[in-house]
Amino acid sequence: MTRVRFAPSPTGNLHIGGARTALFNWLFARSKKAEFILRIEDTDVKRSQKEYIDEILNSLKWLGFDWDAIYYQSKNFDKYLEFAQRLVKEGKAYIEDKAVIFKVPQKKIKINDLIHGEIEFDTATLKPQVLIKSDESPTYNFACVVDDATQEITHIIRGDDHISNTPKQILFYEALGFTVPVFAHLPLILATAGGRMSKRKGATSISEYRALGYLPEALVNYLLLLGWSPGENQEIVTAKEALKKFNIEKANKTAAAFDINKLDWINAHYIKNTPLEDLFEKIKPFLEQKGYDLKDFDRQYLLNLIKLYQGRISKLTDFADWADFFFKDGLVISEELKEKHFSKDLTKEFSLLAQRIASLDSFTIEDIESSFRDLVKELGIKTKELVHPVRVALTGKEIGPGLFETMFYLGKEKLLKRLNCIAQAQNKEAA
RNA sequence: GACCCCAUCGUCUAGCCUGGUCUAGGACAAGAGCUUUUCAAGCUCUCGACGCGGGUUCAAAUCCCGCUGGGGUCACCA
Repeated sequence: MTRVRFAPSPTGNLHIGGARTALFNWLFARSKKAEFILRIEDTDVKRSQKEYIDEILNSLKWLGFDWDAIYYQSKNFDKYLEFAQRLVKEGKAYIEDKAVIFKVPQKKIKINDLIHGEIEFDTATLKPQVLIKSDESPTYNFACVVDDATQEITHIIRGDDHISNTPKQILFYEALGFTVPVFAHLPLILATAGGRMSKRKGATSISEYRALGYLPEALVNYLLLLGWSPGENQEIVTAKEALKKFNIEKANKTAAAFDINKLDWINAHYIKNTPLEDLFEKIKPFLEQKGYDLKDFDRQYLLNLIKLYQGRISKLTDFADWADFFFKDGLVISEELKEKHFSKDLTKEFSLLAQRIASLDSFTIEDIESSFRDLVKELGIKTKELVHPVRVALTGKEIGPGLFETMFYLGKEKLLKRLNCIAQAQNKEAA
């Protein structure tokens, strides 16, 4: 039975790098008849926290990775101790200050990494390795080996930062008489500016990206592209498709820089392809978070609004940010926009437009457009001379969906109120 | 510093294994234009890379060596 594992340490949230490692393990297992297990490496009792375990598990679920079993290292302390004592008995380790320490045999170790090929180490550079600390808890490398062996892990897919742990671990496998598994070391993900990813260089945890309005399928697609290519110049690859094409040996050797622009582009793509009803459910929490009471609005109306924006947003949060004027009663227009668009007196134009709209028999997008265009023609001005100021007056923004659709969905009442409000303000200024 | 890993446009990559079809392909970003109802949408176009130096070979992005550069690891953290 082929079995792989993802082994996070609950001393922090699931970050981008961890998620990518989990993805590759999950893909590896699910693309063949293999098992994918989770192992929580919580041997550092002081730093490990329950909240982190929950956060990691939730993030993995959110990304769509399911697992066949979950183990906790904190429950295996007896086992580690037992194996360590066996090594002491066999003379391969000794006790010093209550700690169990491994005697490093001098030899060359060769591994055949699935991604890197052959890597050779000389154990002469290794110091004696602590197996069990004086408080009876195991060290990372030892617990890792004992678990990987007893949990019958056949392939270890992990980050490049573990390459230098590998010779130490192989020594333990050999001393304990275990079969050495196959290794595959994935390149690291670098921050956009280069160097290690850190909070200072932008969001790092999966939950942050979730809160930022990214779709799990977009994140998975992006992470997949970061270090693996399906070939044929394909950029959009769903997890389902990747399952058919995945091959760990085709994974890249090069560390990749995280590029938020490309993630945004992929996210926009998935948003465009999400069925409207689903998109609504996904956007809903972000609207509620902004304090908009959705009970005030008809469901179909909200769906129409989202449809208006579906093709132009790149994050779920964009809708709540860009379409805010539909939900708010008052409207705040920045001084900058006022200066740019209302420096010319438009009292007459705004009042006339308000009159025309008010007297409209049927309030449809087409009727709004024709009365708007008629007015523009009568006034002898260019369409955009009125479009832009009106857009700002109604939305507080320079950009958005088509103006007539915006006017329609804003509704006659709010539309007239905002138009008149600006006209009055300009009147006052003139006086 | 020692050991290890890596090296194609600004970024992600295809090509490398099995040299020639590569005046190096795609995507993101950027720039220009169109769309004249905006752009943060769409379409079109442009810019832009084999790190350097040696080999091997008729021929090297592709194979070999060195250098340089970047990264990782050197804990009784994981």
